Amino acid sequence: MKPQLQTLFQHALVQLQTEGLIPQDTVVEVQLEHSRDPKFGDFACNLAMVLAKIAKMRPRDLAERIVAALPSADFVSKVEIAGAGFINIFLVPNAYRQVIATVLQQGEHYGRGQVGAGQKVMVEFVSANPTGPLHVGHGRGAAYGAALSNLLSVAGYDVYKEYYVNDAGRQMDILATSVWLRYLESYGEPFTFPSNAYKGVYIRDISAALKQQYGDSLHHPISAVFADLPADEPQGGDKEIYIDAMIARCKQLLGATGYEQVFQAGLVDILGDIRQDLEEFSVTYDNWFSERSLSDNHTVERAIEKLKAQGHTYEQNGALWFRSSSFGDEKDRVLVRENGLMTYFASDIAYHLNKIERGFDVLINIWGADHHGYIPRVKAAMSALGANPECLTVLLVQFATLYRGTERLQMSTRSGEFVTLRELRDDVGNDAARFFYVQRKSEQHLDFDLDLAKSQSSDNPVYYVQYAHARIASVLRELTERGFPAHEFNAADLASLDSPHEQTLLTRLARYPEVIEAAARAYEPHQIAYYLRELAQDFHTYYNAYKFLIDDANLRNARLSLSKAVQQVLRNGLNIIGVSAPDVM
RNA sequence: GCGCCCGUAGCUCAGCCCGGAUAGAGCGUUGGCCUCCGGAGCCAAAGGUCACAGGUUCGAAUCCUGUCGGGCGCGCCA
Repeated sequence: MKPQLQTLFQHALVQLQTEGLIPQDTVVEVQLEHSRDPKFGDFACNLAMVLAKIAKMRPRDLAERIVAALPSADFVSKVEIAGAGFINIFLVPNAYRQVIATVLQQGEHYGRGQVGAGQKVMVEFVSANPTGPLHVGHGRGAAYGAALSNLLSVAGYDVYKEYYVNDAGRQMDILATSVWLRYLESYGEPFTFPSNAYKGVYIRDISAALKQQYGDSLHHPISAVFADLPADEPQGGDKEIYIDAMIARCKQLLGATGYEQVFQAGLVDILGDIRQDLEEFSVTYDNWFSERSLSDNHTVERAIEKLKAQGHTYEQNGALWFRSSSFGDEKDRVLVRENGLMTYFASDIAYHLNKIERGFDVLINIWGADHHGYIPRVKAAMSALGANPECLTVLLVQFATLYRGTERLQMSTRSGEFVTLRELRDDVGNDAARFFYVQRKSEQHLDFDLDLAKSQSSDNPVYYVQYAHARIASVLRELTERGFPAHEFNAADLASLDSPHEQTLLTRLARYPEVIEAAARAYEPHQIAYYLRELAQDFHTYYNAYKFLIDDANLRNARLSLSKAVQQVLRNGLNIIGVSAPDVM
């Protein structure tokens, strides 16, 4: 509807230009917006006010000329000039009624758009280190990433979802070492657990399974394990130096094979847990990409060689540096450390090289807000590798700050003190969690009060929206129960839908495709959540104002057609944000 | 110190990109509504110097500058 109206105004504009009222070279976009108040019609156009200065006319006078030049259209009933110079468009009642037929006919496809134009887009999200269970912060990234992927898919993008598994690096070594030390504890010799090791209870579970599988083959006496180690932090030493020494000891005593057994035990267990957690949360991926594979198949070396060949690197203090400052970063970054080990950044460059080579048009990375300082260097790497950094969009998700009442909870994977995503899901349910997470703009800080979420879970907006869906299902059930003939859609019946409530609903339904498009362009699934709430509210109001199961067959069928269309759009929208649309609650 | 995010009703937040008509929701508060298709609902009321100060504009919550508050980040960590 909006595009057709825009065309009308374009014609009027050309007409006025021909008449010489407006300079030929004037370029303006015709802006139409939905009127807030029905008394201002269905759409409002501010063209006259925008052009008043150029035309050297008073806005209202210009508005009259525009209206006079406006071609007639069968879907427009009235055009009014109001206020400072708004041109208000009133549509014929039938213009909106046809949306019912469109919705019922297109079903789950209603709202699908072409903004994406089939572009291949990769959405990489969560990608939490497999060193422990996902916590509520990861949950937000998961819910946002999944909803955004659905949204982009509906908007016409070819979406590919990926999880980058950090299965290499020091954090994983600390994990393996932590598992091994818990394993050694089971032999009864007392020792002090390193302050910097992972202390979560899940580590004990993994070590128990490790013992189950490998028996005593990984056992070494405590005296050998702790011989000649530097002091840990509580003893006046440095916890980082201490844990690194402990990792080295672990590798030395276990040998390559034994260490790999411990390492894999931790990785497989935790990654499996993460996958299951996400699956239960209806968050699925097309691919789980291993960081290790990048070094195994020499992508990291290749990326570095490529940068070297282009002269984008140099050596200093025994380390290899990337000249990222030449590409807009604030300083240069190390790729290979003095000790010969690759930095995480080197892997990340390789990963992005790999993404580029896989031929995506758009790369979207969803990161925690604490990584924002990392964006310039990755973009710098993209440029240095010859790719367009513009095709990479990093979306930052602010932290979810957890509260229990007024008490602010600290989250730390290392200390083992955190609220897991699984605990949250168990408390409030998947649907409420998904909805809660995406109803806030991602860059907005999210205060998540667990007590509130638990105690008032029935007041969560998600139930309000789902209830509207279930209510419609219930009415349709009741139709059969009471012996009414089955609902029939009949376009002619729709003329009886003339109440303000029905107008409101029809307008809302017609806007859905526009909401999808706007939300997709902005990468903002929360717009869908807000829309659904409004649609549900419109329906609840309607439901309370009229009865549907009435003897007048035409009116009954018309109201049920409208209700079914509402139900369909609710289902489509809920599907995007990953919330179920139940028939019974 | 520099960079990013944020500041809108008692609380939690939309609206800001792309400036327009009385600034909107939810929760909470107050008062109504089931002999009637599901009351997880509906109707109504109270509640706001859009952090502050300038600027641009016919018009600013929205754009620009500055100030003040809050969060996060500035490693040869990941």
